[in-house]
Amino acid sequence: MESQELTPRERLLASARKEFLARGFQNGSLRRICAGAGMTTGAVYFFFENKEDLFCSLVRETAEQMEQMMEEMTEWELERPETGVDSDVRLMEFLYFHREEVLLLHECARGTRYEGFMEEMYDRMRSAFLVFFQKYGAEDADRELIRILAEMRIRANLELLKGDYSMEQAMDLTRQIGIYADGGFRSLTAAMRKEKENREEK
Amino acid sequence: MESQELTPRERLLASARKEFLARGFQNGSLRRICAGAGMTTGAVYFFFENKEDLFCSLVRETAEQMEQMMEEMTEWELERPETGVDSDVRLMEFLYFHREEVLLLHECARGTRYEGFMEEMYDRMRSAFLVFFQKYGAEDADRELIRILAEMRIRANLELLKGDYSMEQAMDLTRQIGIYADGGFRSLTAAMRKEKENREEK
Amino acid sequence: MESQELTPRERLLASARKEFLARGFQNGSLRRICAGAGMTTGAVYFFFENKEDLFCSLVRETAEQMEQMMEEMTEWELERPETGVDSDVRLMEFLYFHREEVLLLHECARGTRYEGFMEEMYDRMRSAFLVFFQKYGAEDADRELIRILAEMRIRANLELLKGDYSMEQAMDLTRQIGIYADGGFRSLTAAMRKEKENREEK
Amino acid sequence: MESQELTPRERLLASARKEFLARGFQNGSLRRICAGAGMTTGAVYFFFENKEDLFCSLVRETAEQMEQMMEEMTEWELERPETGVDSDVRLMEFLYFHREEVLLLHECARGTRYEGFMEEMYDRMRSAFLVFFQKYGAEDADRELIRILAEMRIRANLELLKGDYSMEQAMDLTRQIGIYADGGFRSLTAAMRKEKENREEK
DNA sequence: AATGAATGAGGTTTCATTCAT
DNA sequence: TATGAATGAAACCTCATTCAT
Repeated sequence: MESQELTPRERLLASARKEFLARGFQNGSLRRICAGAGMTTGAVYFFFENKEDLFCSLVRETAEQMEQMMEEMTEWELERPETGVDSDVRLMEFLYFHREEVLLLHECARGTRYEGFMEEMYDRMRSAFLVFFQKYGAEDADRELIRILAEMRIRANLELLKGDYSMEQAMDLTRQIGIYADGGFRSLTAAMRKEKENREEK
Repeated sequence: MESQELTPRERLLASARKEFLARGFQNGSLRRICAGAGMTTGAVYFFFENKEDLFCSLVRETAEQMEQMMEEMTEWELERPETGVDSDVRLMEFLYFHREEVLLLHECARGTRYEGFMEEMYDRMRSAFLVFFQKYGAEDADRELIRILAEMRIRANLELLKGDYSMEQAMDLTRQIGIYADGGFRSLTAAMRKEKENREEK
Repeated sequence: MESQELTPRERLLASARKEFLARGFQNGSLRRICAGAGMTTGAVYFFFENKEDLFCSLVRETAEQMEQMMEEMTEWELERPETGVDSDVRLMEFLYFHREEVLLLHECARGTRYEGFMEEMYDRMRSAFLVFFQKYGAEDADRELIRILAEMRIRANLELLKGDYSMEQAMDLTRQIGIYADGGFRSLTAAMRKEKENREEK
Repeated sequence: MESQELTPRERLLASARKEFLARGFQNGSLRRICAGAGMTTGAVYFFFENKEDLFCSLVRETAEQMEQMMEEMTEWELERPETGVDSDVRLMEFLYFHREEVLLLHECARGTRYEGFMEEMYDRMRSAFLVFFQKYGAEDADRELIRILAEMRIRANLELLKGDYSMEQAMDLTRQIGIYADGGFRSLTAAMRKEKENREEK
């Protein structure tokens, strides 16, 4: 075994993670964080610049990896869109591995520089979605519709994260959501094509 | 036109709605609200009991109507599940009509007595979903899966609300989401049935 | 029956009496008083100059009568000190008749111009006590001792007031307290005389 | 002399004691307390949890000792009631030694968890009184009468505390009050016995 | 490496009071 | 007569932050 004892910095981070997850960045209290780490309030400022820096230290790495991953996945998807479901599973694995940090970014970052980070991620996913749609379905699909469908899928996966599932369960559910989404997609493109024909007949 | 001028109470409510929408209940500041309504801080307490009462006054009516509507819809759906899509549209019309109040209930109510209100609404929708699933598809569908799919659909509609669409656009998108969801549902039940057969063959 | 309906002014006074008795002058709230009288806050200022004036209107008359009574009693006692017990009973009757006003003066007047009123009354009673002592007992009795014994007796009677006794009960207890006090007085003067003799023998 | 300088915490306590003694807990102002200790308002919350905790820190120890003492004295008195006067003196010494804290408990604790503390102490003293009465005098004495006589004696001693006496003076006065009270007690029991006989003759 | 002390701004709430109507 | 509206000061409390040690 490596070391049961956490360094003070680690204790601080752990306590902060808990507090921010429970109350968000703005409503999280440094006092409570420090108390939870067995320190006095001032101690934070030895390890971190300020409250925001403490928060960022929790999510920075995860955010960077996520950004990079998203970049890779966007490229792939542009080249070989049929990998969509695999990507989904891979993404989900990542999210699950960094569960708490992702939740911090997703729901607790208001007031920090990561406030808009997830929204940005969602935008990229939406872009990939758009490409996919245009290539395999309805070239003239409403951009807003796509935005929303993308959002739906992302949110579904994040909801999964909030629940208390085992990795296996989560993956299983992810796959089923994938099936659902694909079916939904086909239905929608079919409907759109039919509508288009109707319009053209006139 | 009768009167452009709002009563002080109305100014207060308007300012509060803005503040709470922007920052949520807990982080919304009475000082800013009052300043925004052109008053000093103490003035709130002439019109409202306290901060929470101010918030509740914004959403109370909408919440009550929503509760009632949900009750009606649950009954209908139990009797004639095929009305699902119509219900969706009707619900969406309601949400759209009470756009800001619904958003307050959905995202800004933490710390008030309406904190769990939307979750309760979601629960009812999920129950309706479950009935639908069991009747028309997979009797043995994972409850968690259903929970998540229901969540997806609800969230999608709420995302719509956050966007800046016209009523028409919103309705159109709602319908398309309905098509998507139905297709997804059929795909999923089909997959589940097949899987079941496979298992039985063994 | 004259009139069930109280005038607004009377309702105000009644509500104020209740509030001040329960919380004292300083902690009593005009808002609550007005609410209790079925009015809005500003209304007080039509009937009274300010919070203190409202309080004073409750006790003024009683205070004046009490002052006068005290004057009379001091005179009598100077002339015919043997009337002590009768005075006590008469005083007690007065206190009982003006029960609530006396309690207001006694315990709830801090912050008003009647803040020191009761103390003044006590001083007069103490003076009367002193005269009595000097005439019938120990000319050289410690003034402080007398102050305290007087205080004891007065307080006992006021405690009686706070309790929830019927007039009869109260009078009965007053008499018994009188017996107790007289006996105490005789014991004390006897002891003092003996001590004096001892000192003189030396 | 080691150190004239008080620690900030001590300055705060001293200032609080003064303020609470002068105005009571509820009307005492943290602002004034802090100003009196040469600090800003927020500083209290470094040393104490809140206003009540500050108050309690002033009286906690004294209250505990007093409770213990009372327990001991009640036991003694049950076994050997003739020790009454000694108990009185001992109690008085204690009260005098903790003068300001006792006054805080007695007159300034409304609104704190010590609000009913002294009343509880009085109840114990009254119980002791009752036992004494039943054993040595009038078995059928009115409980209310006893309550009041006990109150008288206690109050007398506390009045003593409020005055500005030296310890010696205070002890001397306590003893004289004891003589007074004993004499009063004898008078009263004698009167009660006689009355009883009268009733029985009929 | 961390504490103990303190600040100053801001939070919500309560209050007595005023005043036009 | 009395209301409805509003003020402004003060209340207790919490917070992020600073800094000497």
